[in-house]
Amino acid sequence: MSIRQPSSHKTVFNFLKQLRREIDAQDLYLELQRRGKKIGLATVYRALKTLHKQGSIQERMSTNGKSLYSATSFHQQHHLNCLNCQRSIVIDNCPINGKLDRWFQSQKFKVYYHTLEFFGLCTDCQEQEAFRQS
Amino acid sequence: MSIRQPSSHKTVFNFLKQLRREIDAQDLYLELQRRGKKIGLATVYRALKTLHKQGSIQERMSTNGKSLYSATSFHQQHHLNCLNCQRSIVIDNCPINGKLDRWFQSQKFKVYYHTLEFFGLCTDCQEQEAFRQS
DNA sequence: TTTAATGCAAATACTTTGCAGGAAA
DNA sequence: TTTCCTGCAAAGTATTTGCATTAAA
Repeated sequence: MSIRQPSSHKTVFNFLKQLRREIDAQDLYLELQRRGKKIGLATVYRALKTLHKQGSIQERMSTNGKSLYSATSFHQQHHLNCLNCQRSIVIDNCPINGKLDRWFQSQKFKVYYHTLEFFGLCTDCQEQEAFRQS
Repeated sequence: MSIRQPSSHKTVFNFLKQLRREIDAQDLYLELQRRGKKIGLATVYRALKTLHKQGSIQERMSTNGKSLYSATSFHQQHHLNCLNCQRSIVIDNCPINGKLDRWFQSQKFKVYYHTLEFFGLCTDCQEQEAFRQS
C-alpha cells in the first residue's frame, strides 16, 4: 500500500529539502509564488501540518512567535537565544550528538528529531548588564 | 540600585514558584482570579514577558500552540512529543545533565535555561503504524 | 507632582476551517 | 462518478497595544 501524496505536499517538501534552512509559512508561501508555483497559503499550512506529522519536516517556535519549518534530512541546528536582544545564534554542531545513544536505546519512544534551545544572555548583553549594575 | 518590581510581577512569579509545573497564560490568569487576586489578563502577559526576559521564568511552546510558563527554579522538564496522538510524555531527569559542562564553559553565552524536546512516535502509535503498513 | 502600573477593549498576527470549484482516480 | 485537493475568504485564538485611570514614589 502506497501513501497518497498530493502535489502540493511534494512542492513544499522539495522546496524545504533544497532550502537547507528554517523558514516560516508566510515566507515559504512567498518564495513558492516567486518561483511561479500556484499554491495558496492555506494549502501551504495544510502541507506543513501533514509533512510534520509524517516526520518529514521539523517545526520550532521562533522567538518572535512564528513556527519555523525545515526538512528533517537537513542537519539539525540548535540556537543560543538572547532573552535581551532577541538575537539567535546558530549552533551548527549538535552538542548532544552521540551523547545520548544509550539513553535513546532505553526509550520505547521512536524519535524522529529533537529541538535543543538555550536561553540567556549573549556576550554583548552580558556586558551591558554588568555596566547597568555597576 | 534595586530593580523595580511591580506587585503584579511578584504575584505572578510567586504563583509560578509554588506551582512547580508549567501553565499557560489564560489558566494562570484564571487561577489567580480564583485565589481572589485582582489582575487583568493583559497584566499577566506583561508580567510573564518581563519575568522571562529576566530569566526568572521559562517559556516553551506546547503542541497546541500556547506558550507554557514555569519558574526557572523549578526542576527542568523535557518531553517526548508524539507527532501522531499529540501526547506529551514528561522526562523528569534531564538526559544531558552534566554531559555538557565542558561545552558550556567554552561558550561566552550565559545560559539561564534550555529546552529539549523530542518528537516522534509513542509506543502505541508505533504499533498502529506497523499495523497500518502490514 | 510626576512617573509608572493597570485594566479594558480594540487591534494584531498567525493559523485553521467552511465551502464551492476543480483535479484526479 | 466519486473522492480528495485546492484556493479564497471568513473565523478562531493567542498575544499585544492604546489609552484613560489609578496607584506608587
